[in-house]
Order: sequence, then C-alpha cells, then structure tokens
Amino acid sequence: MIQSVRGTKDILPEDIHLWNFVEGVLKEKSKRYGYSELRTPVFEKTEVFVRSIGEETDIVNKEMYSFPDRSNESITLRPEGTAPLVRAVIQNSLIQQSNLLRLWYYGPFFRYERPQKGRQRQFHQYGAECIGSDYPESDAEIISLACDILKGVGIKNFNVLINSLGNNLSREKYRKELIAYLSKHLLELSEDSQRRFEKNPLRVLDSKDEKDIMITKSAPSILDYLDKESIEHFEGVKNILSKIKIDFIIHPKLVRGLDYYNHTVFEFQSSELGAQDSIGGGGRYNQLFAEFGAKQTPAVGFAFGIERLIIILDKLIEKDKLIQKPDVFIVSSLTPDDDYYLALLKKLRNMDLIVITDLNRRSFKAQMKESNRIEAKYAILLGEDEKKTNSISLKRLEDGFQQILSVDSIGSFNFVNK
RNA sequence: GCGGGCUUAGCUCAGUCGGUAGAGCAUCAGAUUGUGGCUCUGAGGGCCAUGGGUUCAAGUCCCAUAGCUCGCCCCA
Repeated sequence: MIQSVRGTKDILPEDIHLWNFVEGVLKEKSKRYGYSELRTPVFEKTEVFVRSIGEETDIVNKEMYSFPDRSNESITLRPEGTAPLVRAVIQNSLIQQSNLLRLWYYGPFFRYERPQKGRQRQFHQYGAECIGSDYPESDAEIISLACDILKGVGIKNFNVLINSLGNNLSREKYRKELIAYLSKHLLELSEDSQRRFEKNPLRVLDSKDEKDIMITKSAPSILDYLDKESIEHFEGVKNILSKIKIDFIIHPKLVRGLDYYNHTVFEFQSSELGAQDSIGGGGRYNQLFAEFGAKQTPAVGFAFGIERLIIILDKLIEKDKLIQKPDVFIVSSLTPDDDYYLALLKKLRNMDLIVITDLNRRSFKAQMKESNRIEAKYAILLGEDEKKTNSISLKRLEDGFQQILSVDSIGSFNFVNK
C-alpha cells in the first residue's frame, strides 16, 4: 500500500468541519481588526529564509525542505510565514503605498522534523503582521487579535507569556553578561545547553533540564538590562494589555527561536498539548526589513499552529454541532430516470435544501435505513401512488409523523425548521 | 539526529506453551415483496505493517526496514 509521506496527514471529511470552523473564525477576527489576507507562494528562494530566520537556527540548519530546481537554483518549501510575507511586501512596494499595513496569512508550511503530537512535517499556520508602527499599541493590537481568535474558537484555558528582549543595544549588553555568567557554570550545564551556549546563549534560558533550570535561576535577567527606550516600550505594551483585560505572565526567560525578534516577544501556551505546549507566539522584528536590504521598517506579528488548535478543540467542541445534516432523503421505488422523480429532485435542490438520493437501486427498506443512518430531517417517500396523485409522502424522521403534500404546496413548506 | 512503546477485519481490540485466525462495533441481507431507529438470524470482509532469519511448523521467537505514538532536541 502506498502511504502518505511521513509526518503528513489527510484531513478527512469527518475532521473538515472543525477546520472550516477554525478557518471561519480566523477570517472573521482578521476582518474585525482590519487585516487583509496576503498569499505568498509555498516555495521561495532558499536565501529568503537563511537571511531572516538565522543561519545558526535549527530551522535553517536541519529542518528545511531545500532542493535545487531544474535550473540549479536552491528552492525551499516555506518553513514559516513572516519572511515570505516581508519579501512580498518589499517586492510589491506595499509599504510605500501606506504608512501602516495590517496583513494575515494562512496555509501549509514544511519542516523536516521528527513527527510527534502537535508536530508534523506539513502543518498549517495562521499569522498576522502589523507593519509600520514602532509604538507599543501595535504590539498590543497583535496580542489582542491573537487572544480574540483563541476566545472566538472557544479556547479559554491558555496562558499569555510575554517578555522583552529590548533593542539591539540592550540585547547585546545582556548577551555579554549572560555569557559571562554561564561560562562560570559551563561544565555543570547539560550537553544540550553547552551546545546552545556556543550557538545561541539566550536559548539556555528555556532549557527543560533540571540542572540547567537551577543554574539559570540565578542568572542575570534581561529585564534588568533594558535601556530607557526599551523599558518605555515594554511598559507601554503591558499598560495597554492590562487596560483591555488581557491577563499576561511576564516571563524573563522567554526568548524564542528565531533570530529576527527584538523588544516584545510572547507566546500562547496550553496544557492540553503535551510537550509541544505552545499554540502560537510572536514578537517584534524591527530589523527584518533591513536584513532584506529594504528601508528599516518596524513590525510586529504572531503565528498560530492550526493543528495544535485543532487538538485542543477536538476535545472541547461537540463536532456533531458543526455538521450540517441533510434536509431530505428521497426514498423512491420509481426508476432512477423517472420524470416525476427527477422533477421533484430538481425542485427540492432549487429550494437550497440538502437533498440525498440512493444511487445503488436498493430496496425501499434499505433506503429508509439509509435516510435514518445519515440523520436526514425528512424522508420523502415516492412511488406509483404519489406519482398518480401528483403528491409526495413526507415523513419527519425524528418522530415518524407522516403527511401527504401536493406537489404544488412543496414550495411553501418549511423544511428547515421542523 | 537520540531514547521508550506500538502495528492482527473499515474501527476498537482478543489471540494461551509456537500448531496457517476470533469478538464487539460498523457494513450488507433477511425476519408477510411501500416505512427507519429496538430486537433476532445470517453474510461478506485478513499478505496478522514490510523484508529476512530460527523451526517439521511463526500472528506468536530473533534481526532489519517503514509507519504511528510518547519524550529529548526544536518549534507553531
């Protein structure tokens, strides 16, 4: 049997209702905040990601689906959404047409990782980016949008963690202090953290290793190294969040994996997810446009992992409620090409009803069973008797109530509200 | 990339000490040939993940591979 590629999943009809529901909320909330959709290609030149995400990150080093195309150009299936979106904004000169851009994206992304709960090789992300403001109110708007989406789909138990990495100056100053502190304990750190120390010392802070946690407990905190500008920005964000009643937890060890963040970083966590407990996250990235060689442009954004949302919702939502059951099943003993039957079928479908018929020429009884199995609201019983008298027998399946309707009165019958 | 567990019918799972497979649910068909749900009866459905090995004999024991899963790493 040919199987799907490792780490990819089919979304089956039984699951699609949940996806459609989530996608509906994403679009609706984006609209409420005045965000427009921007769709980029699923693949890009490899350098789009190498430049932006950071050469030393795992995503770039070992997780990208990169390959030379037929003209030997290195192509990469997008592992995340911010870099392509920024590329598109620059290429299409969108930021010059307006001093502020509100954009969202949604679609499949690709990372070559070992699959586990909440982690696949093809997965889906929704993200929103607010481009062109350096003020804390834009950070707050983004976080507010994210929270509204989570509440909109019905998730209430989640934590909002926030931190500030400060501007470049603050961050660099802190980095030096942290390295100084960690190098005193280097040999006590876990192997993983010793490796992190070399590549990206800030990441030692969110190690799960118990000894690492002990050591980083008394490490210097980034919040003590923020300069005046950075503090003002962070305080501004916290102030607005408090006023709009978004509960947040200040988490000085939250650093996040992508190199392009500065100032505010944040993450949404749920305990429903096991080891991959982050539903989504984001932050400010004032340097990214400059990395691409464009004019420096302040921006802030976030992304959700849709599969992770779905995992939570799967337990939370009665999926039955999302499924639209058929209105009518036609149980017929007439031939499949009978004029009376075909005319009725057409008439009902033109009434915007969901109408199902048997296509396997099965017995009257089997058709009745089928109408029950698919939970249709009504069965319409059709045979020579009805045909002769220009009528239908209409049976309400919930309670078995049956009546005869003339063909002319079908149009005014209310099928939807039983 | 590293470790643990798992893989038998469409689904959930039994399968003893090695002797070429079973249940429940689901599906389909019957129970006075135009009336569903409940009940009863019956039927179909299996390369026992794949490939090797041990053995007279392997779903069962051994090895490898793949996939799933739970962690590590990383991240959404």
